[in-house]
Amino acid sequence: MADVPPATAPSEVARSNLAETMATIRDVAKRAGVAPITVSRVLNNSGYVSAATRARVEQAAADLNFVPNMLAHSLRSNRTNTLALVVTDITNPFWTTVARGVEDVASDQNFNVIFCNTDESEEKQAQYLSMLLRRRVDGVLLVPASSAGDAVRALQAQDVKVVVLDRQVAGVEVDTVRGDSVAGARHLAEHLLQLGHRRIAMLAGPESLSVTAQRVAGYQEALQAWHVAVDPSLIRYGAFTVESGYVMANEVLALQPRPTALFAANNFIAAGALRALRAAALEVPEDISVVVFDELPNPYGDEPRLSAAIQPAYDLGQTATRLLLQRITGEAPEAYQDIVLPTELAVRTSSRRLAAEQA
Amino acid sequence: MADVPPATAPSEVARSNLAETMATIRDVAKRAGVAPITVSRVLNNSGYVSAATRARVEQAAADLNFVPNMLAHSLRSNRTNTLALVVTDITNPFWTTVARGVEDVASDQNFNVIFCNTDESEEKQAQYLSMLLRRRVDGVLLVPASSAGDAVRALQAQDVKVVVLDRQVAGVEVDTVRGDSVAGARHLAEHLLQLGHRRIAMLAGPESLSVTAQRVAGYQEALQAWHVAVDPSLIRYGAFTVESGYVMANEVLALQPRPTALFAANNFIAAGALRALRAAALEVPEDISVVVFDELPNPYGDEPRLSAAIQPAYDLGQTATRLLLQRITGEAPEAYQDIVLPTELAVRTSSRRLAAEQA
DNA sequence: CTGAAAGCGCTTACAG
DNA sequence: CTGAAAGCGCTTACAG
Repeated sequence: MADVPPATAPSEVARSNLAETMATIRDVAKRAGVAPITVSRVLNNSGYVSAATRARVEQAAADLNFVPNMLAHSLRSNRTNTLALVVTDITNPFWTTVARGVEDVASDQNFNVIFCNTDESEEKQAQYLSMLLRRRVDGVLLVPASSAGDAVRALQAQDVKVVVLDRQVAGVEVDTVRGDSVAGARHLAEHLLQLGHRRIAMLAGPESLSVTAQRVAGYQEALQAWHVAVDPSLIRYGAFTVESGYVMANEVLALQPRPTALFAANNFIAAGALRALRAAALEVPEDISVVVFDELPNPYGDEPRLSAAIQPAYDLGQTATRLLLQRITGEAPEAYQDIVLPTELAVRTSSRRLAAEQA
Repeated sequence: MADVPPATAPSEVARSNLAETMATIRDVAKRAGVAPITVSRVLNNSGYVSAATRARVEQAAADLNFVPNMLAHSLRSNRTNTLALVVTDITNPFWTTVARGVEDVASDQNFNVIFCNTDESEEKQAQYLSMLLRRRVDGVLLVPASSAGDAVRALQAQDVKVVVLDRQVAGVEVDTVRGDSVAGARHLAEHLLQLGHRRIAMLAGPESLSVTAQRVAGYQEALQAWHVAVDPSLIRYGAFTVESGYVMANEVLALQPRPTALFAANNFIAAGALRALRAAALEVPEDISVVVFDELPNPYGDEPRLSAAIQPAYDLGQTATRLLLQRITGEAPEAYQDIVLPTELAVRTSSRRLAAEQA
């Protein structure tokens, strides 16, 4: 160890600020008096290395301020330690929470996460996926913009592991992690029925999505169980956006007789519906009730709070990522999984409602 | 074109599902009857290529379902087209909105974004940055966990471009994009002073951060302009978390005389403070006023809404990313920038407050 | 406008 | 336990 050649001190290296000076595995090998492959073994903890050699290599790497080049590693080893999270809009707090669950599990296993917003556009989705293929990401967590399986198949064809989040796609074998939309919707509708509502408008999402179909199905199941006829004019399809919620709410408010309750199929739809109700000077819950699938966080604790079917967003992100990582490392069960997480019915009675009930 | 050798049809390639079958630039070159470098030129739109050659190469690439390997590209060209966004917690809607601004600008320029949550931990931050160096990301948007410049310097030393978001760091030349904390805080405090408040408690963030110092400074400036003595016991330092807001609020509520208004230095602190007020059965704004720097979205439009100093989060993300991309491509002005975006004072008078004032 | 050669910085696959 | 050789799939730097 005494005959190690003199080298630039680490601080000088750091100060030099030139990409050309960046040490490579070969420089480390030279300084430690070993072959590059030995350095590789030390850094990756792969294969046998004697303790003495390991120490010498680690010292040399530290001396040279060595930063391994992961691109070269990935190119050779066919592993990028990179995942992608493709959601509709990270700005929706539901997806934000999912994203946090994903990132926590991924970074714990030395994976990084690229995030992408499709805004429910198949074109944007296709562009992102093509980019991700070029990057050779190891896996993709996909909230598909359509229920067509092409996107999933395109990834699988290039040996990219996929877990579909939240929604189901048709005609492809693939792992899926999602909330229980049917039961969640049924519970919400039952809650309204128990409160005495019989004209419940369903403000649904895009008709083509599995979650939409399932939430509508849960709503219909509840009505049928209570022997309430399903009125098709009370079911509206649109988008999972504030604007669409506003439009759909106005449509059903124009019906005669007016519905006594609104079922918003997601949080943004609920926000739009509430805006429409304010514009119509209708009070919640005195004039009309509102329930929501998912929720918008109400961090200031203000009223009125809507009863909601809450999906475990953080858990969903974590569970999906664990499964994806298992697929990548080959530790997952052979059969594709369809993991359905239960929703929680949060019944909220505002003080205004309490006051109204006491009157 | 008639003498092009027969090749596997694209659908067969897609079906084969084996990484080994993935076409390379060499396969495309062979099929198009050109050299690999020519394929490279076509795909990257670099250098001269005749229209006929270009067409042949594009046809061959399509036939083979060719997906360029970006790892190889990056290894050779020293460009990864990858940015990283290092924030404290993507779950805070302020950072979520920033993130969306970042991603929109980045994807528009064919960059992808890796996101990282430090939870204000310097250790986590160091781990992420070391990972990002190994990945050779082109640039990092950093919300520094401390005001020490080491992290920034470590990145710059490896030729990674950096834009510091929201906060300032000491002792390093670096681009910064942030909201105007001093003016924003001054406006909020002035608003309270105009309403007649004289005992205004400041629930501040971590004492070591520039934003904390600046928001406290703005608060003090306003008091001095109104000739109100600054009472140090009314200024509390903590963390930008709900828990800390709760603790700090309880501390100042125990003071005699009690403050008549609370200034929350960020949205999560406000949420915690409101929780403390509810626990103490204090009504906002009848019993005590609350203002907040940044805000938590109030998507359902519920009351009471807090007056807030709102930073343009989406714009901040976009502006920082544009600057970062300019640095990477060498289009940015030579001098480091310190871009300060104005905050907007949103004065909110709840109907309850209106009623209280009319009474 | 096009190409042959070399190399980016690692790891794989052998060999001893 | 360690290493020499080859190669991952591109682009750089020349050359013509």
